[in-house]
Amino acid sequence: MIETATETDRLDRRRQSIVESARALFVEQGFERTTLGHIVDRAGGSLATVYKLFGNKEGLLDAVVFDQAGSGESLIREVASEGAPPAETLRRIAAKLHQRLLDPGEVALVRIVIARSIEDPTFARRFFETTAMCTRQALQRIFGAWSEAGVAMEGDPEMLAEIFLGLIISDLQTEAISHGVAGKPSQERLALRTEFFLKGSGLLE
Amino acid sequence: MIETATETDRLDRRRQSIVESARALFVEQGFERTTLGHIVDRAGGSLATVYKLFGNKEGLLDAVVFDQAGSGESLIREVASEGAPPAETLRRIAAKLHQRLLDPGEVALVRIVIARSIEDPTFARRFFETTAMCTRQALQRIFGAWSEAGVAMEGDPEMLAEIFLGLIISDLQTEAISHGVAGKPSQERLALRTEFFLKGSGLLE
DNA sequence: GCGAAGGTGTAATAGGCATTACACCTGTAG
DNA sequence: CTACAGGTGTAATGCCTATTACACCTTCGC
Repeated sequence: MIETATETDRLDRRRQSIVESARALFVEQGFERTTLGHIVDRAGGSLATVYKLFGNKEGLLDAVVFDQAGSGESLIREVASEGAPPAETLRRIAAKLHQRLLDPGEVALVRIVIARSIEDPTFARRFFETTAMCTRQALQRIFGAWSEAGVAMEGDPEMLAEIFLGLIISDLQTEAISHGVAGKPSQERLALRTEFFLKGSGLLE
Repeated sequence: MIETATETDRLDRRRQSIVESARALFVEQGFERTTLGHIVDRAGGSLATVYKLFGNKEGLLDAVVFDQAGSGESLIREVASEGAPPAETLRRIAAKLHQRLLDPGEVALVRIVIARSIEDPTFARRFFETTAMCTRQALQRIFGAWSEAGVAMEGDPEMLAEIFLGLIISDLQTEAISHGVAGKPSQERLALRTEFFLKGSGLLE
């Protein structure tokens, strides 16, 4: 049978719906405690559909994580292409990256990946490579480009990228484990830290 | 019956043995996939003993995590009491704290806590309060003391403590999720970052 | 030795869940 | 209209594991 457009659509919507329900439940209860039954109850459709679309529970987790996960690479590219001076560019990147990574959904996703990583390290490595590693390399390229363009800065691009990303990642880690106890990682405190970085790297105009 | 010393010892050793086996297995396979049966097989003793000592599986997790978890507070106190100048003191603290937090056992523990935190946020908050929060406060006190003693520094103690700890925490987060892919977080790279911090904070002698 | 108190090992209990098997329904082509 | 092909819902299947119940044994005071 040749698939018609409407059928493809329906399957697509089913897929979407299942992934969304699964994500919500994984985020609430974790992977192991979430049963396929509950996911199906919430999403509509049926178990058979889940197995047809994702193979098994792990396949569904894969879809949940990698449908959403994105690196900050494009975000960095966009801001960089605005052509602002280095200091301002970095301020914008910090703010946007922070906002994206500290989004509750994103934090929850990171928790799930770390949890899963205990029994399946490969899974977490894959996640890391498609997110943090890409982001860091994009940052490193920016520092490198500035350096070659004659912008004065203290420290090599690799270290600067590491420190700069660390300013944001440390908030993510704190939030992942403290569930809000540490106080909201606010934009103002991030801004303070960003200025600290700018001064230290000699990039402050 | 009045407990004799040898009996207390035996129970203590049993407890120790069970906690150690549980930790090893939790670290390898995660909390949910580890069965009490396997723990007992490995530790010796029996299920009944586990239930007597820990109540249930969660109680055992609690013992595993909080027996080991310690804040960096005492470490910081010790180094501070050596009376070295601020820059040198911070170098020593960074090195020792990094070594402790990046120890594979400690990283694995953090993974377990984060995993568990999905269904029991309170648990993770408790962990956070007895570890990271204490450490940060200890750092903050040091910066505050220096500041009051007339040492010149740029930025308030709270922010400095946040950034300084972030230098180390970001490595922990990276290691927790990347399982080594990011390359060994080496002492040399930490040293570079520490110098960056010292320059930026104006604490370099 | 001896009796008891409590630790120890083993064998149920009981429920849960991923996965599979199967029957039904719906929409389509001829 | 009819037969069918594949999606869909439901009811097993089969295994696993936290927890409990119970019988045995070790140890210690006397």
